[in-house]
Amino acid sequence: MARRNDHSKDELRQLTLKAVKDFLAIYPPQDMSLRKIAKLIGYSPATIINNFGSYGDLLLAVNAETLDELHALSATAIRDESHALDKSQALGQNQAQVALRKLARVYLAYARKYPYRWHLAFEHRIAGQATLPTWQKNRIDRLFALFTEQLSRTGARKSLQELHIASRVVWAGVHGICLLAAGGGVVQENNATGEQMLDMFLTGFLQTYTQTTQTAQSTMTPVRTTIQL
Amino acid sequence: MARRNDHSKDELRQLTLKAVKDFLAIYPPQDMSLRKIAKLIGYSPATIINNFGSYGDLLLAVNAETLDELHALSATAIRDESHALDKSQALGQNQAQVALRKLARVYLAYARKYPYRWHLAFEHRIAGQATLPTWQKNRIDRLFALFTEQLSRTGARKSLQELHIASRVVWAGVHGICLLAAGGGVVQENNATGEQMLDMFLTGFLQTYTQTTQTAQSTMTPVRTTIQL
DNA sequence: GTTTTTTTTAAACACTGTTTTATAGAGTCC
DNA sequence: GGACTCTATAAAACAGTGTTTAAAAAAAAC
Repeated sequence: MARRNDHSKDELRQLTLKAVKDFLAIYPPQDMSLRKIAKLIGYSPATIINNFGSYGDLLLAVNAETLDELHALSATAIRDESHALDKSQALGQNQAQVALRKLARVYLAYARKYPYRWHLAFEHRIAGQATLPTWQKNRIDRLFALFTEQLSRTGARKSLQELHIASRVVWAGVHGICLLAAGGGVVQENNATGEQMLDMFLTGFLQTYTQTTQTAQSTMTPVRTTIQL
Repeated sequence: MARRNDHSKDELRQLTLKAVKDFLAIYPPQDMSLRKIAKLIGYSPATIINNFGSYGDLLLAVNAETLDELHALSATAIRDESHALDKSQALGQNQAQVALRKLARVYLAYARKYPYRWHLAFEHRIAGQATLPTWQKNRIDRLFALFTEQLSRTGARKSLQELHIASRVVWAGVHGICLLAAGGGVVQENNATGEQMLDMFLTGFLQTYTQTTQTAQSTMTPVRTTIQL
């Protein structure tokens, strides 16, 4: 009923976010609820809504932290390769490829360690929100940028458009493989490890990517462009 | 209160499934509810539960139809390539590669045409069900098998294990790209089309896959096997 | 010390999926 | 045809959900 002054507005935010993260370390998102989190932190549901706007916004805030964590871990992991002076071009290529492999491994490790939070962050249509806010979209773009950056350092001569597409392809492959490897869902792979799948994917993709020139892309086997269902 | 005999048990099942599919053609899964579907078909919520077991089981039944549809469309699309007599090995290789490209296109077309149902079918942790039933797992495996089959027809000399891994990698890549291209979620790509991404992915992967021999896989750039977060 | 403002929550609201309970009708037997 | 059994159906109750409203208590301002 009355103000308690137990925690400041920001302390309460951190307290709530921590409760959500702790919950998701044990239980899946669908077992979580606003009222349970409220009970965990000793405040009423309405207080959380006052601070975050809605339950969906709370999840969005947790996802932001997840994406930040993933970005920080990724950036740290490739810092050595990324900032090293590559005196020969051949060395630079290898550094970029090693960096891409490390990026993929970080993703896999994160998806395995925090499966519920990882999945929640990339899950579609969390709340009734039509479009996700800009600050969240920026965080996604920042993750893509890590791939774009390393791909541009492979030395492959590509147009900006091809580089853009390539970064999406690599991300999509890594993400799909993590879905299979992290498990807990509809699709789950048991006979192949995530490492094996990532290695085969990156080896295959990068070999062609670094060998094929820009124009050679259009000489591939033609296929009907539209499929009628 | 009383039995109506308007529909037989099976008619009611079909009626319910159709209502769900019609609903998901317009509205996302999170806007759907047992009570809304019940109102749509003119029966009470309890009747649906009596017929399907639970709301989660109803979604599972819809997903089964989705996976069946996707499998049927895929099988039809590659039937020509798959059953054609390949007199020369080179021709057979091309047929298999064309078939894999068609498979990918069917996935993309389906994900675009029925985004909500497609996403629901591959979404993780639909209900509180710990493990998904065998008949559903078989449907997933049947989809993977389409990829495995075509990959084995490329003529690449690979071990069974490598073939297995490769099919998962291709599926994961296609799935991840469809997530980006079909949109409506957290990650969404606007500057690259799904076709462009699929082409680059398959061209890259298949070129290496059909060229690299079994043992050459182990000569790739070594990378630390475990990542400490 | 009074007034204003802010923080907090209890209670109400409109939902959700599920269970229970009662009943109306269809099928079965004589 | 009438009595009985059985089964399909739904209304109502239940426990839960996120959100809104209204009230109150404490802090801050004057």
